[in-house]
Amino acid sequence: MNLRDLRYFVALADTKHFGKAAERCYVSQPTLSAQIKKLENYLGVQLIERQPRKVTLTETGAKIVPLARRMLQESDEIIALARNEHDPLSGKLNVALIPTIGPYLLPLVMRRLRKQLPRLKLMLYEYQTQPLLEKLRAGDIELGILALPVALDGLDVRQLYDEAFTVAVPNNSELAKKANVKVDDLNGETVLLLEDGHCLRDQALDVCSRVNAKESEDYRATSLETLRQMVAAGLGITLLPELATRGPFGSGQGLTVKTFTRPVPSRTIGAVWRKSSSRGEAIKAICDVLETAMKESKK
Amino acid sequence: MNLRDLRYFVALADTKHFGKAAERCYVSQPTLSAQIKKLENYLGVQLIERQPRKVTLTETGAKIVPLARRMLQESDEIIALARNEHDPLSGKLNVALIPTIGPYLLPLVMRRLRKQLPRLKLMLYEYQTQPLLEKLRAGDIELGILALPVALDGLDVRQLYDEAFTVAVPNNSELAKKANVKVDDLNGETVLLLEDGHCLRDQALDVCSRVNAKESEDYRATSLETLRQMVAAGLGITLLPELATRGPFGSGQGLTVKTFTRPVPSRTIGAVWRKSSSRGEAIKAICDVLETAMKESKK
DNA sequence: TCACCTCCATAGGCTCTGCCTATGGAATAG
DNA sequence: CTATTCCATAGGCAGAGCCTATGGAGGTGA
Repeated sequence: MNLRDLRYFVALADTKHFGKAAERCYVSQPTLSAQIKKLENYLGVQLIERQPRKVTLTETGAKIVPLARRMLQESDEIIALARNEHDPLSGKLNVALIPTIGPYLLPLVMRRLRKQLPRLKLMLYEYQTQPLLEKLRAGDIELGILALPVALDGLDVRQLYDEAFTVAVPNNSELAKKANVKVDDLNGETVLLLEDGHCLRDQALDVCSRVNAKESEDYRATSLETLRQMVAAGLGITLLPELATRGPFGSGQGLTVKTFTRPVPSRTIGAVWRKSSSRGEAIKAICDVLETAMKESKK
Repeated sequence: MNLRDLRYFVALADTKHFGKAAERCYVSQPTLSAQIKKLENYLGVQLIERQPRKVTLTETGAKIVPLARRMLQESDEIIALARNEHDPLSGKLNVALIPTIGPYLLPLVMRRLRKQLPRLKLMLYEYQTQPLLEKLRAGDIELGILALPVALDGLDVRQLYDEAFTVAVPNNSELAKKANVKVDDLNGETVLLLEDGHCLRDQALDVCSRVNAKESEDYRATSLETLRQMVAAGLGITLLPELATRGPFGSGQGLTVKTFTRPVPSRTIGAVWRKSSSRGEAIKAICDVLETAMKESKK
């Protein structure tokens, strides 16, 4: 039994005339006749009573027409639904960002994303790098925005922008008085870091290992905001991503943010997604927006 | 798009494994793979995300699964419904009888019909011959029980039984005192008849035309029961079908029923149905029951 | 009554679809 | 590195759907 045979049958039920039903279905009358006969044989019941010049439904046929009609409607629904979903730039997309990016990047780009991709509904999540990658591989999210490099098995990657590190110091520190800070100036300083699990920790450690700055043995923070407050309280200095020092997050209230002289330590922010993802076009479009926004934001 | 492809897709959605889905559908894995690919192409959307060793639904695929599942259920419902209707001796059958047969025949045969054809639901109607034939040809009823002969264009016929006429006379009439009545004894009598439209009228007139009995010019009746009461009131005599004189309908209360000597005037009762009817077997079964019942009832 | 028309069914041939087996490519495990 | 798993691709075959041509039954009109 197939949908086409049901379509023929319903057309015949509506028209009560083999020739007109065939026309309606864009096939020849013998085709329609044979297919309906085949349907009757398959079901083992007579659906149509064939009088000279008069076609009527049998009782069984009359019972089956509404069911067949419903099936055809649902078939049309599936096609309509697929048509609606066809636009690669529409529908939901689950996106996760790491905590040292999300709160600082999104205010810069959300308006632009909404304007340029109005039919995309971004569902936003915040995970540290490791759980982010797990959920990405599990299919729970479709796109991750994080600091590179990460292990790429099964994933595609695209670099979006480089982000400089800055140094946040207490207002009364010697470094606060310098016009510019060199990495060597961190020598001997106590550096406050995020706890394990945040990749920013490892990135800061990497920078600090080039000089004799050591990590605080007494304090670790769970967020950049906590780090900021510990610096303002004079407990040490820390490295902050540049985006995390813009606007309300910059110098003030016991804390001064300094940029490094060249070579500026930095991290690369990128996007990762499954190679097998069906949302390649939407992902590309989002990345384009992010990359453009960050380029223009550096002017 | 066809039901088989949808069945493959739903199996894959359930198993998340091409090989297992193929097994479930009793086809090879490449077949299932290719058909699902074809479905995706037809709909223009990706339904399945194909990771190494891992199959997941896309968002669109997840939306389409419940619709597909419902369609397959309805397909199964159609097949189940057809299977239930397959029994030629089950389901409804619209049967019409003429008024001079229905009330007298059915009490004799309904128990037997119920017992021998328990799954047939007889919907019973009463029409005079002409409207009965119209509704039969229109498809509103499927079987008519009436007095023959009738015009048979497009119809099949079967004789069921012969029914003798009797004569009903007032108790105080000379005919009431005769042991048996001959047709010639009606000579000079005033005969009460049914109004136009009842074939029994024409049949009685045919019998009366052989002798000089004349129809009452003052009275016509709309039913056999009315006829009976007019005879009891002494307004004339009438011819009654034999079945209409059995049990509570026989002699009594001012009226005597007499049988004719040979050659007994009679009418033939038969069944008619459309040649194109799909209910041949049920119709045959009913006629068998009626015919047997009447044969045995004559002993 | 005959000729013509309408209407559905049947027959024969062609194209397309669904299916199989065989094989390839990618990824994973030992 | 080899073996296994898993899905996709390739090539060939049988069956299904479709067409045109035709037949048979019934109805209509002259």
